[in-house]
Order: sequence, then structure tokens, then C-alpha cells
Amino acid sequence: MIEQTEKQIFTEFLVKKNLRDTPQRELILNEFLRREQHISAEELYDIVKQRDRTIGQATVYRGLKLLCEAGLAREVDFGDGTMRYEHEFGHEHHDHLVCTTCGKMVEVLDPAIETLQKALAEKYGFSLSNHEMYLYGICSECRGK
Amino acid sequence: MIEQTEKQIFTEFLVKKNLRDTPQRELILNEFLRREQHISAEELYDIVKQRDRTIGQATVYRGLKLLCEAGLAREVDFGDGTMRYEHEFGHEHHDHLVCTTCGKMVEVLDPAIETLQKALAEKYGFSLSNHEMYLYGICSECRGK
DNA sequence: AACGTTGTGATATTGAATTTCATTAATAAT
DNA sequence: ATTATTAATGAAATTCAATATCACAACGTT
Repeated sequence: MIEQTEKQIFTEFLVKKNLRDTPQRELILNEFLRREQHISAEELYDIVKQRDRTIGQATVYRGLKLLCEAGLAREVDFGDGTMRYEHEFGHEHHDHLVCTTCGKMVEVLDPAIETLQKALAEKYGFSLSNHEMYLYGICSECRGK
Repeated sequence: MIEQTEKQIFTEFLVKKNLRDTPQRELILNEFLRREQHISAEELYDIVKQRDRTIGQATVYRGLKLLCEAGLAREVDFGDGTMRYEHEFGHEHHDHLVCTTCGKMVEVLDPAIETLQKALAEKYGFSLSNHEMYLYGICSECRGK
């Protein structure tokens, strides 16, 4: 069961960092794992509030940060002023192809591009640690109209 | 003289849009053109204030928006919560290679990557209109330490 | 000069994200 | 177990970039 593994990772992370396993953190983790879409801290806050009326928004922000540190979540910035979070575990690195008309988002990966990126960085003496690539265009459906 | 050309572009843009040529807009344009680095609205505001003590910050924000619309500036988002602006005119499209240690930034362009990006988008039925690519790594100087 | 339009600057507002801090809960020590 | 220690929480305040509001000023036209 994958979720089991992710919870294990989180628990191990907390232990290693000398952080505590709290009901709030469990709840944040569970609700985050339960959905596959990109989600903002505020959206997740609304969701967890339904299960724990007293949870604070700061706790959700803090919790999502922890998930990132634990390698379970990753920040995604679509440039609309709100940071979103996506699953990291079980999802290989990928880039994003976004339709500027309907907002549809496709996760893409091109090994050839990845290789060239590394080579490009090295050409300038950089050792590449990570990258972000967002491709913006119009999807076939939107173009059909 | 390049600046002349850029001012001409701006003037033509204002005429075409039925907007007025004001001293504030001239000042914002001039001070923006005068520096080559990426600059934030707030930074530019501090600069133009030295020449016009009464200029408002909103005017600078609005002015930079106009420069973007006129094709003279482009927004760059390094993900630190502040939007920066770079020259667009006379600067072909390029991507960014950023050192995560010292913050050094290099403008890069790889035609092979550009081609593959287009192909990748088309593979998913998207017609690519633009893209953003940020490569993060450590430069040779920082690695030497 | 009078009018309508656009621009400006001061201020207020927004909205995401973070900080503060008193209180509460989890862990460790006894 | 009880207590002491430490970390986490929640409410509220704060930060900061960016935007909106609005009275007033500058301009252009007739």
C-alpha cells in the first residue's frame, strides 16, 4: 500500500529531525495524499478544517513545508501569486505544459531536454541541481473552437 | 543610438493606445533603460524618487506594466516573491541559469532545447506560445570554496 | 475658457505567507 | 505516574508586494 509507505517516510522524517508526530500533521498529510491535484495551502486549509474545526491556518502552512522537506511534496509556482503543492513521492521529476486558455495542465518529461539542460549548465561552469520548465500554449481542444 | 529607438517605440506605443506621454513615464523609461540588471518595481521606485521626489509608487508599478505591454520590458519571476523586470528590446528570448549560492544569473539560450520544447508541446497537441525555463545550480566559483 | 479624458499620488486595501506569543500537547526524566 | 522540558498549536498581528480607490492635476479638444 503506497500510502503506508508515504506515512512511513513522514514518520521517519519527523524522528530524524526530532519533530513530533501530531494529529494535525497526520491530518494534513492524509488530506494532502488523498488528492492528486495541485493544491494551495489555503485550499488544503479549507479541507482539513472540515475534519478539525479548530486547526489553524499557520499549522497548514507549516505542515506543507514539512511535507516538502520530507520529500513528499513539492512547491509549484504557476505565477498567479499562490504557491501550490504537488505530490513528489512516486512522481518522477517532470515539467509542466499549461494551456493558457482553459488552464489544463499536463505533466511532461523529455529525457533529451533533461540531458541538454545539464550540458548547457555545465557549459557555463554550473553544476545543475534542479530546474523548472513551464511550457505555455493552447491545447487542441481550445484551438478547435 | 539604441535608446532613441526604444524611446521611439514607447512613444509610438503610447500614441497607438491613446495614452499620454508624461514626465513620469519618461523618467521611468529612462531609468529602466539606464541599467542592465533585473530590477524590481520597488527598486526602480527608489531610483526614480531621487530625480522626482514626489513620484508615487503606484505610478512606477503602472509604468513598468506599460513597458511590458510596449515590448520593452519583460517580467521575470525568480520565485522570491518579488517580480523583476528585464530588458526585452534588443535581448532575444533567453532562459536563466541561476547560482543558488551566490545568486549570480546568466542568460542562456540553447536552440536544440527550444526545438525540443516545441516538439514536446506538439506531441501533446499544444501549440506552444512561450515558455519559462530556470536552471538552478552552483557556479564554478562557489564550488571552488 | 469649458469640457471631457487620462494620469497622478496619497492612502487604503488585498491576499498570501510569516511571525508572535500565550497556551496546549507530546516527550523525556525522575 | 508525576513532573519537567521541549516542541507544536491556534489566534491574532504583521509583513510585503501588488493593486484599487479617489480626489485632484494635467492635458487636448472644441
